[in-house]
Amino acid sequence: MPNDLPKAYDPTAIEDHWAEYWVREKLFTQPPPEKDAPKDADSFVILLPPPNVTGRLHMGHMLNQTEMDILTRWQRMRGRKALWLPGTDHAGIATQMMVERQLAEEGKKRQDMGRDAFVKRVWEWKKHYGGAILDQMKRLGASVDWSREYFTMDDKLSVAVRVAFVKLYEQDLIYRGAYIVNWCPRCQTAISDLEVVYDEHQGHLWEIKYPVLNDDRTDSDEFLTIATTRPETMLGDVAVAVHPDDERYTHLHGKRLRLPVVNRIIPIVLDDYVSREFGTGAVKVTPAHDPNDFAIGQRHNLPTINVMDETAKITGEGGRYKGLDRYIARKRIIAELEQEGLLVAVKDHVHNVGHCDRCKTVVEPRLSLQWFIKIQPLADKAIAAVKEGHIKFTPEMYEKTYLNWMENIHDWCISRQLWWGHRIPAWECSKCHKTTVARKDPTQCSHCGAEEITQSTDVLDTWFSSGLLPVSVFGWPNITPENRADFDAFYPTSLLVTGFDILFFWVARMIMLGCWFASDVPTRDGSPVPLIQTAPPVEAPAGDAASAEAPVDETPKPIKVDQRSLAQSVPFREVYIHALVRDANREKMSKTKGNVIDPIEIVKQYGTDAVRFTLASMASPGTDIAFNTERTEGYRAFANKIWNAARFIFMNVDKAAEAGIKVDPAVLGSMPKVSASAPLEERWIVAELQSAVAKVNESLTNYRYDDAANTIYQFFWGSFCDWYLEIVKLRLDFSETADKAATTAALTTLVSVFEAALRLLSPFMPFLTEELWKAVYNGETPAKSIALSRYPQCATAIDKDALNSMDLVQKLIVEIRALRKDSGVEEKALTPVEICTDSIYVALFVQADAIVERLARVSEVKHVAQISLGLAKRHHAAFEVGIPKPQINVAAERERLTKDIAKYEKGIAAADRQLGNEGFLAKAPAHVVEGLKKQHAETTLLLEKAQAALAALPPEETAKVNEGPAAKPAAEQEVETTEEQKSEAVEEQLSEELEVKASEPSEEPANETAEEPASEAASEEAPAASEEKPCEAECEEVSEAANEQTNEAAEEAGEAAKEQTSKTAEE
RNA sequence: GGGCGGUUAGCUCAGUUGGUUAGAGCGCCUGCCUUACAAGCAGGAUGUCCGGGGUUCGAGUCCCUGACCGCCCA
Repeated sequence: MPNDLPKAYDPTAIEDHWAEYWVREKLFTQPPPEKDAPKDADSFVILLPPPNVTGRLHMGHMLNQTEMDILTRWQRMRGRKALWLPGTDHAGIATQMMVERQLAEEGKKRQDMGRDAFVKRVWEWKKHYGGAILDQMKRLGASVDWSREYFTMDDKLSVAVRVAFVKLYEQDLIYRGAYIVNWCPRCQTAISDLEVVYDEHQGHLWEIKYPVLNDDRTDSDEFLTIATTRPETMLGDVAVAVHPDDERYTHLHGKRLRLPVVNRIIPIVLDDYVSREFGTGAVKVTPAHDPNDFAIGQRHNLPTINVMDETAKITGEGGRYKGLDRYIARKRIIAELEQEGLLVAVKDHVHNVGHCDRCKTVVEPRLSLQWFIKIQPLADKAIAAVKEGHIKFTPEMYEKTYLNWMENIHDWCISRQLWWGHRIPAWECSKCHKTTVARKDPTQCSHCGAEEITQSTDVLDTWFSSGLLPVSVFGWPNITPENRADFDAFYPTSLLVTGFDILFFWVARMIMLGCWFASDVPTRDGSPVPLIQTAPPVEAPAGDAASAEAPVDETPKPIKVDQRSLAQSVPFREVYIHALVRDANREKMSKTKGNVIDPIEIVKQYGTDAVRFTLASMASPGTDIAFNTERTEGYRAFANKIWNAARFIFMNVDKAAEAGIKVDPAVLGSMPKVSASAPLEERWIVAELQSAVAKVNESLTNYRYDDAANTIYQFFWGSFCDWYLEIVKLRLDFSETADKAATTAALTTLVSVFEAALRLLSPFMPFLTEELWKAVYNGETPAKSIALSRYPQCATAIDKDALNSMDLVQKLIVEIRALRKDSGVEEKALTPVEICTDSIYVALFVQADAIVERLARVSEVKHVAQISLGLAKRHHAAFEVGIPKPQINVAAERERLTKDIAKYEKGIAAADRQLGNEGFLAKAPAHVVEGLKKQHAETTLLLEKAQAALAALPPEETAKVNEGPAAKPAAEQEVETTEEQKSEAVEEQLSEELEVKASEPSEEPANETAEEPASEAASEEAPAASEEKPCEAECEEVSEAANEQTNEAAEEAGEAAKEQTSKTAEE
């Protein structure tokens, strides 16, 4: 193993190399399955939400990809056939805009060059600039199968789009009609409801008087006042509506009005839709420019007058306003009304204004001829798929959101007036004016045979093609016996990981289209028989007409063996939805705010692994991530910690090699094993590893990336580095005289635990672990990558005894360290300690003497029946520990103890309350009652110890090691010692005899200078403390014996202690 | 207007089906360059679990209610 690793971990030095290696070696390529190979239940298939070809990687992508990569690497290492499919989306509007902008710089317009040339130009653009985001993905180490990369305009996927359109058309689920759609005047295309984003906007509500006409069509004296937020649309008014029950207007029923500006005569219509409370209770009706008005118009047979063109300029219908922009027209119309005295009021009004998702232009509802999908039948299936549990959402609440949307769904406008995209396969006949929709470009009208047909200029909504991806990437619609291996092996996919922002755009559409089209694909022989009893949709299209007119006596059709159930039709079995990545202040990242964090920049700064780990550790389902680079700094430090642990290990492996000691490589690659007689820390670290492994596997199953990451962090840093590495230093003795077998065993456990921990961490930090894993094997790895090794699994029982025993030892060490600190023992100095413990633990602590000495900087451990008087003491339920005190801050100690006592008393009171409650005893489960009793006993013991310790404290005035100047007032009792005094104190302490007899406390300066009453109190209380001593009578003997025990005996005693602790644990 | 979330330490967040004395990271305070790591080590302080009511032997957790914040849809 190389021990020439640099001292500090430098991610940039290794990451590019491995990222490139993974791609070059095609490590994550999933070969095409064998024809007729059985469906592999163990496959794990995941589709990358295709980023736009125009896209650049942002933090949202990185979160998304990190989550997918962690799961995919994890599943792959667990032995599942993992396939992660990458690709990009042609992104109709976005890409077209990008190229148009480029053209504009050259002073060109797409209209000048014509459709074909423009599309060609977009393809060229795509070739040059498209897919940059996938290169960024490669750099981040995403373990995708690059051999299967797709683009939504690839031939294969375009065929799917075309067939899907034709099928839906044939099933009467696609229609063309003139409806109000959201129109973007800038993009000059219709957009779907979802592509409109609403912004609250401070606008106005104009109140305008429309003159009421007499029967002879002359103006009467009366006016009807309407309220509107878009006065320019009045050019297209065809009526004014009032509520039929609105008494204010009853007398006007049947009257006509003169539309100002235009002077058109329009009726007053009665409609329930009108809200009497809003505005004046009278609304102008403009069917061509408002969806609600459109509905009113339909109900009352009103004409539609389109007053705006595709750029939102006024059309010829607007008379003298023709050619004006909508907002200029608005101003002039208001001015005209004002002049005529018809403007009643202008009120401030806050309302939601729709903007184009792409270009933020205010959307204009506009009547136009578009293609729609009759969505209800598809939605019904998609609802059933989720309700019947074939698709599981995480977090669960998104199921509600999904169903709520799906149950209130509107028909989907799928046509776009763009040039870049999948062209709608529909041809208009100029002779019979009928439409021909065909799989292959027709040469003549399918209705009248005329050759004068022209293809629709519209393209399809981008989401139509991406909604088909789960079926189309695996070959649909060409699922032939020879050509279906992919589909059989990989459909349905296992999981979809995505953001909530495209839940409706994409997830919902995939479910609808996936369920709809996959159910047509026969399952192969031998696959499960379908569960549902409905007829195949091909035979009975669930369109309104079909279902409404279905004969009542229809007997259930026999189920075809090859019919696919809904469970097998879904595009994915699970959906994991992550939240938003925000900045450190929880603000949404946006270019205008300038708070966008570029993942690539941040990766350069901290390394990919650290950024990934940051995202993973914060990815708690359902919570937005406030990305904070401080956190990333912490995880870079974590990577460095592991790096240095590796350096330490490699250094020792090299030393061992010189001494002829080697680790058998055969022990690597699986879960480390230790014998029951192995030293405590070996049994313990393996048990800790097992616990961590179990927890990580469980957490990842539940998408708890945060729990998984934190578990590994705690294990690696907290258990492995802070404790185990420090302890193992005791065993790495390569001298001539050392026990070679013991050293070998220690080294073997060290290396094998480290190697397993690397595998555990690998999905989270693939680069670092790859580098170190290769180093562990010194280049002779059993696989090309750690990503192809096996993920640790916890199959055997966890050694609870080791965990409990080590926990006690750790507590002891922590108490000693705290004592040292409180007593002012210098960091470097060694101190003797006395330990007094229950007999059952003596053997354990004796066994741990060396560990205690090293980790707590102890010169000598003395096991005693009771802590000598005058020592600074700490207590724990299982032990007491004391050290000679060179100085003690009595005030601080008193405060600490008083606080402890209050805490214990509170705990005891709470427990008493519970235990004294018959209801609790009767109803609470036994383990809770037992646990509480045990806790009560322990707390009581701790309380007694603390009270005794408090009573034994010398009075504050006298609590000085050395004779100082006059005692300070109690308030300033902070003990101050000069450096000189400190070192004196240490010397004194070191030269002190360890055995301090209880009867000889005279060395304590406290007693020498104590005031009388306090002194008495102290000397009276001290024996009291020993009366209620926690240690058993035989403790001293045991401890005496223990000190002389041979190793063998110690082991026996250790077994006894183990038994005891295990019982405790079981309880 | 309809729907869905959230409020826990200075900050960012965990806290499983109600069950023992509510946790982590960062930050903060104190002391250490103890040779794997100062991107480090050790010790320490910190909570009205948003307010009110209820259910229960027992509520951060369940129910009702109020306040505030956020998201989605119309």
